[in-house]
Amino acid sequence: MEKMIDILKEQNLKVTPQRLAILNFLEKKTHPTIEEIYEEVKKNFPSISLATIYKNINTLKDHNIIREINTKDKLKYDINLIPHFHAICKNCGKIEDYYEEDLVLHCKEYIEKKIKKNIENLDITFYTICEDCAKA
Amino acid sequence: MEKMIDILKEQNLKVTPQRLAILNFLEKKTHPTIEEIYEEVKKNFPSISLATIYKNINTLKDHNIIREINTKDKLKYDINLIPHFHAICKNCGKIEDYYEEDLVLHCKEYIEKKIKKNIENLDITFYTICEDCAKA
DNA sequence: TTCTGTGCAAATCTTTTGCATGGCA
DNA sequence: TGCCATGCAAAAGATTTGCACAGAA
Repeated sequence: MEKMIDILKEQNLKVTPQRLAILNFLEKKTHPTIEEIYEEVKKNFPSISLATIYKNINTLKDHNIIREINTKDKLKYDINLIPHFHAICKNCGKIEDYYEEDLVLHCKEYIEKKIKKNIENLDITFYTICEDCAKA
Repeated sequence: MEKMIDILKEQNLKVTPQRLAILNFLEKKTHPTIEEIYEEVKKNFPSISLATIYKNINTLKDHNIIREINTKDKLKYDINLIPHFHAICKNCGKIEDYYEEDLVLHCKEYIEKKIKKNIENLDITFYTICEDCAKA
């Protein structure tokens, strides 16, 4: 909660209850769709409008606070505090985060060395079979 | 041209002139939007419908023949024959392909070793400054 | 001949916009 | 107080669907 406030203030964004609700939901539930965010936040802010969700998602995206994930199905959203990469299950579509920090760093440095440029917002996504589907 | 026919046949997809036109355009011009594909293909097939473009793009995507790239702006499309990764210019938005095959392979193997699973369709995308913008 | 693909129009879904009002700083 | 954010309704944009017909295998 406090953390989210600081993140917004750092970016000179106003701290509104709606904005905090979106961020807190994104911290709790990973990779929701716009519609899921809307449905959830509406529980605490029945008057919130879908337009407000869209406006906030765009603002947060522009400030690199959240990240958009393009699955074969829908666009989903993800809080962007710790570098990680995304494994999409090619069976059930679920997205899993991998927080092997050294791996993201390793790839980042490897790429930078190779192309001789600094890079930002490295996005690593791939398809695999998740644990649950592997068992079944 | 022949190559595209083979790719379609391999996937048991019908070889239609419209489909070939889309694929050939994707090979010529990298990363067009749906609208750009439509405008281009219409030059040779004035009667083609936007719905046909959408249906084909979805079919080709499902068969992993093409790949969708989510820029901060629009969805763009890319033919998926040779493994490569995408650098988006954070100034002008242009997408550049990097065909450093060993790099993609290196990252793929590194990830597979780390998470102890096979992965597919590895997507590596990041932001940087393109040559043109670096000069200006 | 069979079955997939095409083209059209309509329907649906998604996202953005304009504007008046509200509320953070 | 000054701006940025919100909420609403409407507009605009993007994508899908159903169906009749065409054309690839």
